[in-house]
Amino acid sequence: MIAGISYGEAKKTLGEQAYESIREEILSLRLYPGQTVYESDFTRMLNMSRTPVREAVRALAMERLIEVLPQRGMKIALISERQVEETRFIRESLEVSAVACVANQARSSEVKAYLEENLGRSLEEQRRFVRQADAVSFLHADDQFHQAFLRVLGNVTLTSIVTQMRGHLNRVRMLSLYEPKAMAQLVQEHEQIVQAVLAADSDWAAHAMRAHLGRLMDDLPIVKSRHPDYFEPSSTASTR
Amino acid sequence: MIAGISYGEAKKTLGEQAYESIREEILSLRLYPGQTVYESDFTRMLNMSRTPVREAVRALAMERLIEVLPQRGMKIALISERQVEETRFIRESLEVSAVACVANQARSSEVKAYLEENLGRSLEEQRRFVRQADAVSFLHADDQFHQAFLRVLGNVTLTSIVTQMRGHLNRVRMLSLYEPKAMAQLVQEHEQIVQAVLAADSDWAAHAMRAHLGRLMDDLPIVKSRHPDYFEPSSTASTR
DNA sequence: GTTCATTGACTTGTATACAAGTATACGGTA
DNA sequence: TACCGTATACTTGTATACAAGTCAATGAAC
Repeated sequence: MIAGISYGEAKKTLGEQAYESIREEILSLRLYPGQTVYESDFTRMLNMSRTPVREAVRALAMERLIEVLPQRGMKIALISERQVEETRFIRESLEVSAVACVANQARSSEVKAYLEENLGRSLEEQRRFVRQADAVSFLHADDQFHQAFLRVLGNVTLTSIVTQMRGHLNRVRMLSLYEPKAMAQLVQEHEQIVQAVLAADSDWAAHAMRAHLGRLMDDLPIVKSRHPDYFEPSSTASTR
Repeated sequence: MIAGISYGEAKKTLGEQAYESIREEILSLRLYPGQTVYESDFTRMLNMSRTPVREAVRALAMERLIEVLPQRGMKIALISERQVEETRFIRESLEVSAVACVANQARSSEVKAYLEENLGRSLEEQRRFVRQADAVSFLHADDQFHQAFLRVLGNVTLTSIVTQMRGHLNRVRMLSLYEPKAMAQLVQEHEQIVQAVLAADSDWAAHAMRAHLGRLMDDLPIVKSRHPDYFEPSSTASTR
């Protein structure tokens, strides 16, 4: 499964509302990995009937954020090292290609001006959150930064895939709770990517992005050792 | 009583069956792009109630193969040049990365033997369909060939994304109805990819795959001119 | 005490009933 | 004829009723 159903945020069906609410509960870890839940929990929580709740659940199951056990209930998906690495690999492949394309497009002064404006503002914001040592806001700003590139490409299918992939990665990142030093390192990498893109140097941009995303899950072992109960018992596998 | 043959068919819910049936109807063009359909058509066709049909429809809507018009019906998605190119770009990004990884893994003689066996057989099959000028079977064999690489990687998330992306591309390819010459050209490109992979030359493999997938939709303009009614009125856009 | 069939209280899967929005045919009015 | 409100026959969105699988407590048989 991929992609949202509609953009017009005007009239959202109950099903869409349910999807967004439940997904947010999962990604924020308020529903913890491994937790057993039932449709009835959500109908009570959201005050709607089973039909829209089920619709949301099916979508989240396709996204592998929920595991449905027929006739027995559902489990919030455990964080799987394998799933995380699969997802990271996909993000790396797509975003490296994307950033190279954007770098090429940055030869147009119009695109370049747009990028300079938007990415500059984003970097500023990131630095502010580093100074304030606000890890959660930083995480959000980081996501926005990456999304900004994809928006330039205008490939909505790609954007929605990456957004979905981020879901799996962000649960780990939420547990990471970066120190300011680590966040500063990330900002530095972002700055380099921006430099490369504005220089319209697609090779440099691709290389910088690959390095950046290659290190994305470096602290996964630490997170796992601190929250082993949130993780799937591992059988080491790597697609890297 | 003496039991009949026990088929190894896993227990599929009606919803899953509906999804697969309807998807196949769409990709085979038996439901033509732009056709108006209703849930009731599917309940009659599949002899099941609205609930599982709706589940399938929602999934296909997320995949953008069906467009749901609230209170008015549904339309089989028109082929969108933009969607096709977005999808092609994603396949190129992912499969280029994947084939490079596989080429690296082919240094292991075990993996190499597996690849030699499987890909060799697939190429043989492709050549047979070219000789027989059987374009539809060739299309299927082509898909199998590409899937074979992904299976080696073992990244199931990536595999399922590429499978989904193929859905959009294959409607165009189904209309292409290649001549033997064009098919032979594709086989030749496949052979080169195999050569590169078995030589464990990841750069070469990536380059060959990129060239191969870059030409994937070269005859889209011809197809469009022959079946303009299947296409969305274009507003030229490219992510390439 | 151990075993095992039974029962009942759960669950999700599926069918159906009801609510609400949309397009269209119709007929009165000018 | 042209216009326009209205009734109607559709559609999908949502709620609820029913079917069927799962699991654990129970208690009789040994």
